Amino acid sequence: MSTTVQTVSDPAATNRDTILDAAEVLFGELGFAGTSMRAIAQAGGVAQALLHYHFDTKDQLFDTVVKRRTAQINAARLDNLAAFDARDTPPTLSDLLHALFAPALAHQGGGVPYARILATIAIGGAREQGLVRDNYDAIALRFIEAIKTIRPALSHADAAWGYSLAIATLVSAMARTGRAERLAREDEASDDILLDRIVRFAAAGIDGYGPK
Amino acid sequence: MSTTVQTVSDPAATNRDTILDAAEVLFGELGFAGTSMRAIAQAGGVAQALLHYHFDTKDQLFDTVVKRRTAQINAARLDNLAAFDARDTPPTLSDLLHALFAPALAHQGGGVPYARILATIAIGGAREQGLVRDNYDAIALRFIEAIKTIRPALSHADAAWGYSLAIATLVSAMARTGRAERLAREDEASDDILLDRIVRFAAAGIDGYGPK
DNA sequence: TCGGATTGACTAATCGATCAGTCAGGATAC
DNA sequence: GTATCCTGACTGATCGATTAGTCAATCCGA
Repeated sequence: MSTTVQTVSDPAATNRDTILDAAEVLFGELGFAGTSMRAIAQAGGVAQALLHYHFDTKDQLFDTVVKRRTAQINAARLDNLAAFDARDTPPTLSDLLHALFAPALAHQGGGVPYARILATIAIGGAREQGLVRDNYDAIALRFIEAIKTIRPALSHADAAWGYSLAIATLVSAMARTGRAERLAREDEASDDILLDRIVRFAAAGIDGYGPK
Repeated sequence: MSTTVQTVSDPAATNRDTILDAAEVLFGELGFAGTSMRAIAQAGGVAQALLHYHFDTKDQLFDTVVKRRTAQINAARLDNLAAFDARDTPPTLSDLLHALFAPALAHQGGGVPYARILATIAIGGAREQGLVRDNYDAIALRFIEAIKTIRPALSHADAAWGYSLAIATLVSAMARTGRAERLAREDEASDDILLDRIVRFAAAGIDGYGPK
């Protein structure tokens, strides 16, 4: 069996899921072009041809990896919005940003491996922007409308820019490069501390666009 | 000559510079792993072997591309800080962020091609974090100290996190994906408008960490 | 026995890197 | 003055390795 490395996966997982898990880790670490189909197959403990059987091309495998996590994250975000509607008191801006950020930072959102994939497509070229538009624009507009409801003084453009820059801080946090901690001379931040940091920064940043 | 595409470069430029220019464009568009030495050579109109003659390996070529722009950007930032010291009135937080952001967004800072390189290394893995540390940590600490001077109520950690998240908004803006404009239903923002957007957001975000 | 799942072996193309060798021009020797 | 040597810049050809993708054969549960 030589030096084959297998990713940990629950015993009931199908080979298809195993491949997706392995691909997610490698794409996150090495990027799309830097990851070979052979390496994914080896990490998943299956033949390379099986990747093409299940996903046809490398592009489609990558898209499937993204869509799997996207579905989880956006579903959780919509749940959070629905929970706000069910309450009698409207959410604060911080509440709203928490609802936006937390599902992406949570471990069921794919954790660090997927985080770096998301970060790369968020700043990518034309191909990646297509993925962003298809997977995230709809939910973005939902949150932008919610921002406008909470801060009626903001124009649509102000709310949209505020949202976009808030996402920028989220992407930076998700990548978990450790640079902020290094500069702050702190130990690596926990999920909760990280979440609190970016919620406070982004909420104040959005309020920088107009009166509360 | 077939379909060789040459990048525009001033006539006095050496082949070495021509290669760096071509590499910067392609690395920015396709990433490190996605860019081949052959493609760079073809874009620069030189033999592939010349790339290895001047830069030895692909890794060293990439490092040289980064360091060239880094030197320009950080020099301009230090100039801006020195200009503040020469004035009789201390800079505002917005002034400081302007001094930090403007050199990176300006066209002599490498423009969009280098911007995307910077964005990818900013969220990259271990190898890329080494580049960030070597090229940007020193100047980061200078600006963090300046933030603490302007906002004495902030702790070092608060200032460092504020700086890191401010850089996150800069990186997002530099990548120029057009998503913020798409969500805002606006035309593509000019450099000045973009700069104003991120300065206001980041300044307010930093003030979210403590009283003014 | 049937059909989806899976495999090893394979191909053409492309990868980064290396090679021996060409060429122009400045220094050196006589 | 001129023949010789040396060096930095540069090239075409090619290396072995790796790439994504293909295909016929095989496995195995229903």
